[in-house]
Order: sequence, then structure tokens, then C-alpha cells
Amino acid sequence: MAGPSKTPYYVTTPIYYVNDVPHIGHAYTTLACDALARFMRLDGHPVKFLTGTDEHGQKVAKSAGAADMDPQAFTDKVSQNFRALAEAWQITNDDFIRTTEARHVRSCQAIWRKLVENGDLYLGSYGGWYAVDDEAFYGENELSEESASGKKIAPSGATVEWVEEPSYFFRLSAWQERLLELYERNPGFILPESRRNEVLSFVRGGLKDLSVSRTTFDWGVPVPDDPEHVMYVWLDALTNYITAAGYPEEGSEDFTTFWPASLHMVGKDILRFHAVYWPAFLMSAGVAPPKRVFAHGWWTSEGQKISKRLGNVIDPMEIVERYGLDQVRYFLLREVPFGNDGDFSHKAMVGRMNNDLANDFGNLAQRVLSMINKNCGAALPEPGPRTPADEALLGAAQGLLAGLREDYGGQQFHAALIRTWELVGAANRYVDEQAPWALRKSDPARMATVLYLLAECIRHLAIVTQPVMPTACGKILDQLGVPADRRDFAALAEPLAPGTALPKPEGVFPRYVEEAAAEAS
RNA sequence: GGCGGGGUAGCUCAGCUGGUUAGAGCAGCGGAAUCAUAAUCCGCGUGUCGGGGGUUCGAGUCCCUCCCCCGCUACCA
Repeated sequence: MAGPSKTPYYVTTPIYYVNDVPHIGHAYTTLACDALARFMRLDGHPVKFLTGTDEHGQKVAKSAGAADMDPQAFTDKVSQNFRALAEAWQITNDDFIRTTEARHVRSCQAIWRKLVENGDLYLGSYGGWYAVDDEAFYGENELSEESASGKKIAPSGATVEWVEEPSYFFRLSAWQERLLELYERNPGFILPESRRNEVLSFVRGGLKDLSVSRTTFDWGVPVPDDPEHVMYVWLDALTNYITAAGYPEEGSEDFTTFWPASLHMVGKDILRFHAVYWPAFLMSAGVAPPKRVFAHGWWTSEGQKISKRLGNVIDPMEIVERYGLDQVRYFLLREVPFGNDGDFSHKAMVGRMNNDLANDFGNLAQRVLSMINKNCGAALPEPGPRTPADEALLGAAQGLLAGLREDYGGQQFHAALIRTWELVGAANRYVDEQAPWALRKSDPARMATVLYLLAECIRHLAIVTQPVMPTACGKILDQLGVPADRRDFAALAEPLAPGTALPKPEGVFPRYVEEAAAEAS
């Protein structure tokens, strides 16, 4: 049984902006967290896995207006899209936070007061180039100058004007040294390393204070003691991570157990907010910063940048429908070194599906289970004395977990899967070398040993691959007669019981056949 | 412009502090096997290691220089 001594693990996805339609990027981030959460649970750690939606801001209010809905009703509706995505991808989040919830408003106001107490908030004014036609602000670098009039022009063609409004500012400039110290002391705080370098150089370049409130709209968390203002963007959004851990109840069991978070998983586009602003906010509020922020890469589609304009957006529901959930989960985590960008192509997807899953792993399980089914009375055979080759295979299976802990510990899913597939390959070679089909007549006792050890090897493979492919691995474990409560990592040490009756095996990783696909579409 | 990371087999990439005939996967070609999802196993690569120069007994691996690619360079979630 898992003792209470294992380190608690708290992993988060970003909260997704409700105005977005869920795409493969959302699914990818959430999937990575899910695999980590599942791995840590199987390994006996107390786990808290959070995802949710970011529901404030001018855009949301506007979209609600356009839909002729009250903003709250509107967000109630669209936040469902992200719950549906999580469900379809079999995401095992423990909580789903919405920034419009009372617990979050309370938490935001509490951290705000802390920042005030610490002297890090002051009232100033925020100025920007505003295009009335677009109802949006633009950065200086996005603007061009109309030669005739000298007027500034937004990319959309609209003219912009300089507008100012009162705003509270967070004294980010005061935190440069302490942030650098944080990075210095915790080399693993920002991963991958290349991203860490970027953040480092950004912070070394000097930090400007950050505008954290607005007065031009009201769909947000009201600033305490100044109801003209609502908190803006990041302070509100980032705070969700502590809200869900029970903030401001810093002494609560939940908070003391799970904060600081083990890992904030983010896309590379929002790294700075998590690696610079967020720890500064927290340190100012007297709260410990998270232990790690990991910025993963982006997917292209068939070698092309994904954009709505190109119409090549990958719908996470659609690819799951087309290739199967476990297959897609496997592909996304195996295809690319985690942290790098990757390309989602039909050819690559089918390659992984057919080679790695159907041929290597699926067929391994199928050939072994079939032989047991036909030659051992459909029950796990009784093993006899082991040869050096047997010991080597068994040893490799038993040694797998230690390596996987390293890989998952560094969010290196691809490395974990490569490591796992080395055992798949070793098992397939072992089958060929031992040729149990020949032993059937020449040495049935030896055949029993070979098939038993293979079953044991497959059990290890299926158990440790559950975080990535929960359904398929579950089916394999069913076919091995492994009880549902004997599937965590602690149970790896409990060998299969000879004599256990097994069901007739069924393939769990179908091949993708192009003709069938053509017919289907 | 500044800072950072890259340019290695058809494709995707490993190659730590310099040292055996530069590797893996995929694709391709040949063979073995036939338990299995026409799956598995074995064998096969004459690669200017981006170009040039240098240091060294010896460089993909260090130094200089040139060419090309990518990321970051603040208030859009």
C-alpha cells in the first residue's frame, strides 16, 4: 500500500480563455498534465490536478453582448466547451476552476490587499495606442505611419490615438534581483533550458512596472476599496492557481499540502507571465512561488503553421474520432521531444499508430495471449526454472520504472515512451528467440515458462503505460486477469498468479487502413 | 541591432568534458520465421558531420571567419 510519505504533487494547466474554441494546443497542454497526474497517482503520490477557464475581460463581455447574453450566462455556456474537451480526452482533473466563481473573486481580492500592504501597488495611469474602430489597443511596434498625414495606423488599417486611463501598477521593477535570485537558486524552475535562457535575458534587461487594473470596462474582479477599477488580465488569471489550493486560507490542509505547486504547464507564448510576473506577485504577497514552470512547444499541421485563416485548425474532437483517443494521446507525447515544436501529419500519425502500437506493442500482446489461450488451457501457465535470457527480460521489465520516474520527473514523455518501447522490442525478440510455438511439442514446460514471463513483461508494460493510454492498457490488463486494484506501480512487484483464467484475447490497437478511411469519409 | 539555440544518412534526430571503422528510428533493399493485427526477427548506408581557415599526434566535438535557419527582445487571453 502506498504510504502517506510520498511527496504531494500539484499540477496545473493554464486556465483557457473562454472566448477561444478548444483546439489541439489546449488538448496538448491538458494531456501532458493528465499523463503526469496519472503517473504520480499510480506511483502513490497525493495528486491535485487543476484546469479551468479564464472568463473575465473586455472581449468576453463583448462576445456576451454580441450573443445577447448576460456575461455570466455566456461564460456558463462557453466554459462547457472546455469541460467537454476534458471529458472526451479522458482527462482526470480533480478540480475545474472558473475565474467568475466566488472563491476566486475572494482570493484575488485577498492577494490584492497583500500587494497593497507590501507597497507594491500604486495608482498611476496607463496609456496606449487605441483604435476606436477595432476597439483594441496596439503596441508601438505594430503600428505604421501614414505618410501623408503622419497619423499612426493599426495593422487593420484603422487610425489609432493615444489614450490614457487611471490604472494601478504593480511595482515589478523592484523585483528584478529577487527574481534572478530565484532562477539562480532553482535551475529547474523554468524548463526547457532554452526558455529559461530567454526569461533570464528578459529579466536582466530590466523590468517595467505592470498595469494591473482597468476602468474602461467592468467585467472583472473589483479592486478592493476602489470599485471604479477591475483587476486586469494576468493578476486575476494567474491567481487561480492558489485559489484552487484554498487561498487565502494559507493554513488550510489543502494549501499546506499542495502549495507551492509542483508544476505549471504552459504554452511557450505565456511563459513570461508565469515565470516572471507570477512569482513576483506571489513573493510580494508573501506566498512561495511554484516549483516549476514548463513551457511546451506548438504543433504545426502537415508542415504548415496552424491558423484560422489557412483553415487548417486541428479539432481535438475530430482527430480522436478519426484515430482513436489512446492513439492520439500516444502520438502527441511520443512524436516530439517534449518542449519542442512538432508537426501533426496524417502520415506520421498513421506511422506511430501502425508501427509502434499495432505492430510492436499490440501484436506482442496478441501473439502471447493467443498462444496462452490456445496452448495453456486459457489460463496463466505455471513457470519453471529460469534461464539467463529469462532473467534478462524480467530484469529489464522490473528495472523500467526507475527510468520512467526520471523521465516523467523532467516531463520527458517521449523519452519515457522510447524507454518503454525498448522493452517492447526486447520482448518481441525474446519471443522469436525462444520460439514457444516450437516448444509446444518439444518442451511444454519450457513453453509455459516462456509464455508466463512474456505475460509478466506485458503486465509491466501495460501498467507503466497507463498514464499515456489508459483505455488500451486497461484492456490489456483485463486480458491478463489483473484485478483493477492491482494496477498501480506498487503492484508491479506482485507477479501474475499462475492458473488465473484468461478471456479470449482481442486486439487493442487496430491498424489504420487507408481504404477504410477513404470509405468512411 | 542585441541575446540565445541550431545547421550530422532520403526524412526526423542522438552524438558528454576532442581519441576505436560517425549512430538510432522511419522509409528502401535482401533474407529467416510462421505464434500473432500480412504482424515479428536478422542483415544491408561510398553521409564533403553548412563553407573556409586554424590549434592538436588526433576535431562532428575546441578557436577564428563567412553563409543560412529558428526563438526571445513586455501589458492579446
